[in-house]
Amino acid sequence: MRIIQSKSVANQVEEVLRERIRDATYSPGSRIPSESELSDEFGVSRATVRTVLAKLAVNGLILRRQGNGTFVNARVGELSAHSGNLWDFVYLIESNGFTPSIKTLSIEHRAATEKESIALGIELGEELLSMTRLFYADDKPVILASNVVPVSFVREPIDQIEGNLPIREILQKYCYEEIAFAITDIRSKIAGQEIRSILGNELDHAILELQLSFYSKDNLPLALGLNYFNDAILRLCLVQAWN
Amino acid sequence: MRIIQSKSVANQVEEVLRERIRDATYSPGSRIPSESELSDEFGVSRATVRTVLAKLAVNGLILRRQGNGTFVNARVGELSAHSGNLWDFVYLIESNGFTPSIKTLSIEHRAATEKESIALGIELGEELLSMTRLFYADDKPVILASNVVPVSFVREPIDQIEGNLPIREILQKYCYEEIAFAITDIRSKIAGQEIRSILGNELDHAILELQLSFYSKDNLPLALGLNYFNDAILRLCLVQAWN
DNA sequence: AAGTGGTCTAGACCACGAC
DNA sequence: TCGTGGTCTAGACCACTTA
Repeated sequence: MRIIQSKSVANQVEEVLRERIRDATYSPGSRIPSESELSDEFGVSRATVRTVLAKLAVNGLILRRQGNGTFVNARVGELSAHSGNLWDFVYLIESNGFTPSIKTLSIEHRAATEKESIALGIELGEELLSMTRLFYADDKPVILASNVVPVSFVREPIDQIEGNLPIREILQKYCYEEIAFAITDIRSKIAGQEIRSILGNELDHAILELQLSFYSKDNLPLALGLNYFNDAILRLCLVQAWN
Repeated sequence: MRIIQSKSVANQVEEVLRERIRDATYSPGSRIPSESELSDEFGVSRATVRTVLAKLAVNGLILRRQGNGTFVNARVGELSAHSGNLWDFVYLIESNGFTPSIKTLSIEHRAATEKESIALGIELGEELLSMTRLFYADDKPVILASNVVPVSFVREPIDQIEGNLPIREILQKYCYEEIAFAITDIRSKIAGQEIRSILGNELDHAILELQLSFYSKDNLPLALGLNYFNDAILRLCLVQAWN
C-alpha cells in the first residue's frame, strides 16, 4: 500500500489560495491580502506564506509588485498549462474549455524495440507493458497517448490496472516508483494514415509529437511516452513567469 | 539608464553552484556537499542555501533525496531548456551542441494587422516596430524569429537598436518595460514556400510554430513573437522536475 | 545513532511604491 | 511616511536513509 502523507501546512495554504483564485474570491486583476494578513489568517509564519506565493507566481497565477502588493493575473483563464502539470492531459483539455474523456485502446505486453531498450536501459526485446489511450475533448479525439513500462518493474497484478490513471500514478500504485523528473521532446509531425484515422485529422494538417522519458531520483529510466496531439482543436499553451 | 542592481547573496551562491555543475567540479550523478556544509562555506544561512537548491531542483539540475543527500542530475547534459530560459534561442542552440549566430533580416515599421491590434490592445493599423531575425546553428538556419512592439512604446531612438538583443532586453533598453510573464502557443505547421526557402526545409517536413505574447506586471501586452523552428535539426526539449 | 533533507517559526532589515 | 514585498538569519523539530 502507498502511504498517504498528511499534507504540509504550506500545501494546505496553497490549496486554499488556488481555490480562491479559481472561484474568483480573489478576482482576476485584483489585489489579494498582504503576506502578513495571510499569515495572520492561516496562523502560519510569513515565510510559509511566501513559499506558497512564490510557487503561485512561478505558475503565473499571481503577479507580485514590491512596494505595492500581490495581484491575481488578469489572464488567469488563459493559462492552460505550466511546467509541472504540463502533461496532465485531463487538466489541459478542461482548461481549453472542453469536457475530457478517456478511452483505453489497448493494454498489452510486447517486446521492446531497439530505441526503447536503449532509452529504458534494458535488454533488446525485453517485455514491456504498453498502454494506448485516446483522450477526447467533447467527444472529439485530440490526443493519442501511449506509454510503456518494463514488465520487470510491475509489482502488482497487472490485470487490475485501470486505464484511466495517469502514468505517474500507475508507476506509484503498481511499481512503487516515484517520477522525479521528465524530459520531453516536442516535435512537429505529419500524421501517417493510421494516426490520422484515429485522430480524424484533415489531410494536410501537421500534428505535435511529444516524446517523454520519465526518470526516478536515481536517474533510472522508468517509462516512456509517445503522444500525438491535435493542435487544431487543442491549444498547447505554456506560461513562463519571472520573479 | 538602467539600474544595475548588485546581486543578492542567493544569486551569487546560485551562480557558483551552476558553475561548479557546468565545469563538473560537481560531476554528473555525484553527491554535492550538504546544506550545512554549503552554508558554512559561503557564510550564509541554511535557508538561503535551500532557496538556491530549490531553484536548481526545479530546473532539473539536481535531485534531492531526503535522508541521503543532494545529487547532480546524471543527465544534466541533455537538459537543453527549462521553464524560464525556454525561448532563449542562443542558449538553446548552444545546448544542442551547435555554435549559434544571428542574422538580422529586417527592422522596419509597419501597420498592425487585425490580429496584432487585438492581441496588443491597440488600434487597428497602429504603427509597429517589426524585427525579423534568423538564428543559425553551425551555419544552418534553424529558427526564423519575428517580434513586434508598438512604436508608441519605444522611448529611445530606434536607429540605435541592435539586432542581436533578445526581445526581453530590447524592451528594457528602449521601452523601459519589464516582461513579467509570457504565454506561448506551440503549434505544428507545414511550412509555406517562403519559410521553407529561408529555413531550407525538405518539402515534406513539418515545423514548429511558436506564438508568444509578452506581458508586463500590469497585464499590459508589450510585444508579440512569431517563431518558426526547424525541429529536424534542433531539439525542443523541456524538463519538468518534481520536489 | 548519526547525518541528511523537509518543514516551520519569529524576527530583522532593506527596497520600492503610493500617499 | 507607511505598508508592501524582497532578503536573510538562527534555530527548532521532523522524516527519512544509511550504517
